[in-house]
Amino acid sequence: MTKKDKHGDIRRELSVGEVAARSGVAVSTLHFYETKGLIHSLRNRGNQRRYPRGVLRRVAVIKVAQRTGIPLADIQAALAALPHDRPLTVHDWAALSERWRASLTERIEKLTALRDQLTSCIGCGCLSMEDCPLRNPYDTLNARGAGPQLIEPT
Amino acid sequence: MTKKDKHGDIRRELSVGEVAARSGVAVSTLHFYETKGLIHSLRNRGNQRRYPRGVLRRVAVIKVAQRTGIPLADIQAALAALPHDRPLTVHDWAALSERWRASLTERIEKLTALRDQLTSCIGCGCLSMEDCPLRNPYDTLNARGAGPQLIEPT
DNA sequence: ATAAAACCTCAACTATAGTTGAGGTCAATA
DNA sequence: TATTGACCTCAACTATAGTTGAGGTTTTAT
Repeated sequence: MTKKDKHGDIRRELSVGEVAARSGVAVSTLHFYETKGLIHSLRNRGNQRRYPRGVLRRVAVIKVAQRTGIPLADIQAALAALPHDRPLTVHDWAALSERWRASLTERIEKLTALRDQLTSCIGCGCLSMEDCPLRNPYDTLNARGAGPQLIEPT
Repeated sequence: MTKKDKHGDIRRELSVGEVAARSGVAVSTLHFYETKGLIHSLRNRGNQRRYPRGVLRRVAVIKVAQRTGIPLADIQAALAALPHDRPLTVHDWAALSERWRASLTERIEKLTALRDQLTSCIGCGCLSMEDCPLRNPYDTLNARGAGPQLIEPT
């Protein structure tokens, strides 16, 4: 027999509870990720989810991406661009993490610039919409007339 | 008369629309901030909000704090600790911004550490719960037994 | 004086990222 | 076999940070 029992090594299908235990993610979160298309499962005859072992890597990748501040929808899009339900390869991971590292770098740079401005404004405190770089980071005022002016259009 | 008309310089009370236009924040947001205790207003005989000019600085401070990633509830708490409805002084601002700068620095450091880990893991791709620093940033596994293990207890 | 613009409250809705619970089924163990 | 634990779906709820709209009032401008 090539298929061992529940506690054997070879079995490749995991239940949702096992994935939860091994990945550190709640069962409800795994359900949620599935509704969002971040992970996929098959069902056994009793309609219970059975995951290929590769789901563990997928969840790991999702969690790392989240730590870098990537929204789930973006993570989903990135994963969906890959052939889904072949397990993620090291090469996939390298490509994804390279992208996310770059966006993380960008975020770090923005926050660092903000901190520098904050540092230089601590003694000033003007916070003037027109003059203060903290309040008017893109120098957009006076380009338009009066009226509400969004500072962070993002 | 010491009180000039709507377009004069001396008037110190602002309507919600004026505050919106001058601060770059939507009227609905100002209402919302008021329900959260972040800003305060008086009412005229017609029940319309009238703001002291100091509200502009308050809103500016709120917006800067938000940019550094501070949640509104924390901003509220910080502002509430100050004598409220005397306008914020430069000294107030210095104390607040110093705190927020420190927390921003902390965030930057965490993100930088994450990026460094990401960089060193790009070529590896193990993402093992036990071995990978990305997956187990606090080295908490194996301290407990089996079972679900939250990676980011926050 | 009248019409338009600005204001009021309150409830409901948006988005993100899930969690909780009800009511019912399936699977592993004694 | 029976019971317990794990699983199922679906709806509702949490939190954060607001936005939108309905229905009605006040202020401003002509």
